[in-house]
Amino acid sequence: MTRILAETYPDAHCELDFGTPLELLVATILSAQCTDKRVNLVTPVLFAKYRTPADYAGADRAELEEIIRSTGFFRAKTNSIMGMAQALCDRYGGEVPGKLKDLVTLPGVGRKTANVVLGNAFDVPGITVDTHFQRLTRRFGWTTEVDPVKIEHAVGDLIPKSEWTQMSHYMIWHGRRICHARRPACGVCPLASLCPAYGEGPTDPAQAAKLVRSGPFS
DNA sequence: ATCCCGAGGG
DNA sequence: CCCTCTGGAT
Repeated sequence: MTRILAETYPDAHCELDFGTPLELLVATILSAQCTDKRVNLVTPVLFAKYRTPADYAGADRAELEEIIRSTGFFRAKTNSIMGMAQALCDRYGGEVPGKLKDLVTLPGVGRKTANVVLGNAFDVPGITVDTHFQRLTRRFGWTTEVDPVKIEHAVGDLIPKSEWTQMSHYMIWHGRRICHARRPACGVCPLASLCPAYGEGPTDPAQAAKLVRSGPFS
């Protein structure tokens, strides 16, 4: 299955726009329950105005909220960003730490966000167990665990560490395009013959093709 | 109506 | 374990 995913999505990558670890950290916090496309619409304005953790920590709350408003959960995300930035100033000398243990201590930064930053800004292998990854591992029969941390460890044992980050991208891309939460496009899925969950969505190719999401998200 | 690369709190 | 936070796209 890994090989087919790699062949299907040869250029799978993080779709959030960023230039620095701090920018990726902020973009990933904004990406909760929001499309990457929407995040990429607000971050150019955001990154131009706030360049350092001190900038975010000292931001005018209402002003920051207004910029990120369209990404949803804007009050909670503002709290997370400002709290995270304050913690970077207080405890990490204004730098984004490159270790999971440190990242998850930051307000608003959970394990999933931390692994995104590690894998894509620090080249430290990380398995990103988001909603897609969770759903696909279950359908693929890779693990019966439901707890994200247990899934992370189970899959980590199945796959070489050097492939963790790229595997996460394959799963997320496949989840977004074909293996949807509701009505997965089984009829056009390249993994159909290998998938224990084949049939959970329409198996008719013509019907399945209508469900495929591609363009507007990539 | 349902979903989008979640995290924190009860 | 559950709930809440939130707007936009389809």
